[in-house]
Order: sequence, then C-alpha cells, then structure tokens
Amino acid sequence: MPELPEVEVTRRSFAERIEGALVTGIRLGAPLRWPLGCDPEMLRGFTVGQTQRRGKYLWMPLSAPAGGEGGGGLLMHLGMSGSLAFGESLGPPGRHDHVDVLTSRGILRLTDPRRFGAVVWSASMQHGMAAKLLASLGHEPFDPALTPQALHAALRRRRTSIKAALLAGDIVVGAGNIYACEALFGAGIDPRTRCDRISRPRAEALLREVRSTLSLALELGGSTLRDFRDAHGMNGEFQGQARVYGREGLPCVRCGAAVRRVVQGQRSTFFCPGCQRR
DNA sequence: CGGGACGCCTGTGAGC
DNA sequence: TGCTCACAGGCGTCCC
Repeated sequence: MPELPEVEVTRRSFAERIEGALVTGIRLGAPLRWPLGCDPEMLRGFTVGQTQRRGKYLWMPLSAPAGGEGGGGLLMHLGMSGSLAFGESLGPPGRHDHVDVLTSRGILRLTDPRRFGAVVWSASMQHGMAAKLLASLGHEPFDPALTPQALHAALRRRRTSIKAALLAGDIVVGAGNIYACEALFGAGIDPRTRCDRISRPRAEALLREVRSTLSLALELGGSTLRDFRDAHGMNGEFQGQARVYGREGLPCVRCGAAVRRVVQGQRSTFFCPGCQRR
C-alpha cells in the first residue's frame, strides 16, 4: 500500500488521537526487518508526541517521564504490505500483527504480512538507526526548496533512467511504483529516458506532475487503505484514477495506443508509447 | 562513486 | 481441487 500519500493518510488518521497518550507496554510478534533496538520495557511510562512523516517513514516521538532520561522515538515504515491501526478495541493480535504499542488511549498496531516493514527505536531522528535510514532521502515533494531548477540540476548529474531515479528517492521522496508511473505519464516522459537528457522545461513538468499526482492521491485518502485485504491492494480509490499503472495492453486514455509494460530494476513500469517520449 | 541485481517475506491470481 | 509460477505499492546491501 504505502507510498507517500498512504503513509501520510495513515499518519493523519492517528497522530492527533495518540498524541499525549502514555505508553503502557509494547507487544512484539514475529520479527520485522530490524529489531526494535531497545528493551520494550524501557518505553513504559513514556509520552507520545507529535507524529511526523519523512518520506515514507513515520516518526513518533516518545518523551521520558519527568526527570527521566532516554527520550527518543519510534521510526516506523510500512514496507510493501504494512498498515497501522489505532483503536481501543483491536482484539487479540493475529498472525500478521507484529507490533502493538499499548497506550492509555488505545493500541497502535502494525500489521504486515510480508514483514518488510519496521519499527525501530532511536534517540532522535538525527541519531542511531533513524539517522542512518533517513540520511539519503531526497527532498519532500512539496518542499518549496525543490524548484524546477533544483530538480533539473540534480537530474543532470544522473545517467540512470528517470523512473529508477524517482523510485530511488534520493532526489525527491514519496513516489513509489504507481505514482512514479503516473507522474511520468502526466509529464509525457518515457520512463526509460536518461535523467541527464531531460530538459529544464520537462523537469519542470515532471515536478508539477509528481506534486499533482501525490496531491490527488492524498485527496482521495490514498489508494487502498480501506480495503487492504484485497490481493494487490489495488482495489482502492486510486485504481480508477490510474492512467497507465496496471493497464498493460489497454488503450491509452489520451491517445488510444496500447499501454506497454517493461521491467526496470526488477519493477514493472507502465507507460504509453504514444504520449511519452524520450 | 553510480548503477543494477539480490534478498527479505507472505499472499494472490492465473494457468495448467 | 491442487499444484506451480509470476507477481506484488519498498529499500538496504552487495557487487561490478
């Protein structure tokens, strides 16, 4: 599920409700990508702060009880198949529920069948594992510092394909496989185009499309949050909006040409050979 | 160093 | 029905 819009929608769905809650315990299920990185007992009595998002990560600050030391936070990632639920009556943890943060206001629960997700303790976003994981992230897509010129300049230094660069997330974060395909379609750029061959006006168009694609998804409440049980999670609201993703062989909504699928870096890329040019 | 492949896991749908 | 296979919204690590 989780590209930037889904992660942000997730954040908004629990951040205000959990802020100020007291941690009463942590329940761990099967291991995730990395170990928690601290003794779960240590977090008892900590207060939850304002949960924020960086790229596809969520950072939930935890402050130690008055006079106590060792505050920090939990860095959370949903991987490919993760989701977070927050509520008072979630029921007993199931086979894919791997972390429960028990609080005075309810349980924050990470469910993740594939276990590519993570919940990791760090002393701050600038320390430990969090710092390491966040270090190479690019601009937030809506950061005003990310200007067309800045994007163009960054692309000029790259030889890899524009699709691969978007997915890498070290120039701009947030667009995963679906939204990268959709944004490139919107901008009329062939996903196989080398970054350093993208003109300034096209970089500008791409930035505009990355932003509008992500905002639209955000407006729609993400893609599949509501109905995540479904197979590829693609039965959500964004599926109806997708113009190329998952539409191999179907006519392009703009020009009617058959949408193509190619593989780039072991990931499917969908594009319209008629509308998208190198 | 940049760039690409690999591996982590489980689940699902298609095809036989 | 049951098997095998391809594929899945991410990303750190390894190797060239």
